[in-house]
Amino acid sequence: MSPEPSDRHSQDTKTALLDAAEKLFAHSGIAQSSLRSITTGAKANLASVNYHFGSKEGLVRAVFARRLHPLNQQRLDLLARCARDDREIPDLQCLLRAFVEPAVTMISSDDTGDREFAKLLGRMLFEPSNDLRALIMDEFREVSEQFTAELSRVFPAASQQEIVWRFHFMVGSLAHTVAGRYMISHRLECLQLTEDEDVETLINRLVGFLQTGWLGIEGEAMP
Amino acid sequence: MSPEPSDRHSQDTKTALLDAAEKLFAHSGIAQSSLRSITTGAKANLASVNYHFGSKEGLVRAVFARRLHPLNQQRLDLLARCARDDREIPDLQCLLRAFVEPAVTMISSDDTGDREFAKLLGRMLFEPSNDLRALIMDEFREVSEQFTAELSRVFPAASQQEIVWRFHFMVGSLAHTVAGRYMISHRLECLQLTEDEDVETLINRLVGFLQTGWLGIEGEAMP
DNA sequence: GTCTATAGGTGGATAGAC
DNA sequence: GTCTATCCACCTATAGAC
Repeated sequence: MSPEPSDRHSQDTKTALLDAAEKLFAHSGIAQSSLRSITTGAKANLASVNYHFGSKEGLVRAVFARRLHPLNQQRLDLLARCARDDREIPDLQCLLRAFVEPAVTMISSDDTGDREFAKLLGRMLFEPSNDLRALIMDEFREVSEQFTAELSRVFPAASQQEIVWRFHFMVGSLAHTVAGRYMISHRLECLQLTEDEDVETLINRLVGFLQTGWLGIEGEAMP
Repeated sequence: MSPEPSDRHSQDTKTALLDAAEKLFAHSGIAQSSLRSITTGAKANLASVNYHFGSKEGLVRAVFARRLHPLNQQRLDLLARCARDDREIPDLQCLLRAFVEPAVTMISSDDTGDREFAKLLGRMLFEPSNDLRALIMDEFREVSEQFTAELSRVFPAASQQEIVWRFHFMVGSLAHTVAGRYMISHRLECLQLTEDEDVETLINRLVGFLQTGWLGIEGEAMP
């Protein structure tokens, strides 16, 4: 476990605060998580958040920035590997996997923090705070631009609007899959099914759904 | 406009409170909307919420119950019209439209309340409150069961898991489309595109995407 | 049913000792 | 850097006059 507060370094406290906040945000929401509950969870004192992050909002920003940057970088790395060079058009399935896999993998990661953050991934799309939204958009911009650009190359006949909207639909499916699991659990309960699936199966299901969804783009959307 | 508080009936105040709460919830989130701001917006006194709804949570429940019931009823009505009788298997496109259309239509409804509530539709899937989640699930259960049952008839070779997961993906796409519009707006801005589309086009785009997505279900998900 | 006043509690932030 | 004590703004809920 983490060292006792008395013999902890600055970095330890900062990380403990981030971890505790992340967990509470995932479980109860941001607004409902008080600095008191966060500092108690981190075994730090009440003033530590303001010392290390300036304010509660600063802490919120730090919580999201910490995980979003690696997540989106991973997506870009995987996308880059879908084509041997810049001239080659990437494979659709490889592209969709590059977008989806890093996020879905988080829900059963070895890292507790990743698992907690996964629950936040869906909710963050609907957060009302302008400040937080701006940060999320900043972190997401590069991914959004590179993936839509590559999708345009895969489907040269499709309009920009069509590409962007389908990308939007895809983001929604992914978010609900990663963070809205309680809903599917409910349904599976009703259907008397056990949830014995692994992440790989889930990724395959989602990529399969999205892939055929995208393949309908070239012809008329509605027959 | 609504009548002045002094010459208003009980029902008027109740409705004014629901409208004001709905608008504030959509704009700032539930936790961030205080009873003070709600009652001020409704031109009612601070105590009125507790008088009419018992508590803030009672008001929250009422806000969601008011719109969710008609929305889901509309979905069921449209689904019922997709097949001439119980023996006939419904048309896939008709079924998907029945699920999607009532929600998407809300975003440009003539009723201001519908438009405000549409912004809440996505966020509600990730609300941490157990009480609210239970209400949402209760209202959604019938829709969820009937649509997945019909989808099983459309795709008899598909497993229950596959049906329920794809239904889950679909809910995510719809939620993000209806409530997460700020994100697509951002992208459209970046692409220098104007958002001059009407709702009908949007519904067609979404149904087109979902329809081809579902059509991939019979064969192997991954080739 | 409406409204004012207020109780009773919790929130984020900070001053200042160590 | 850490921690305690405290400020004060704001919250929900309620009591009681009208």
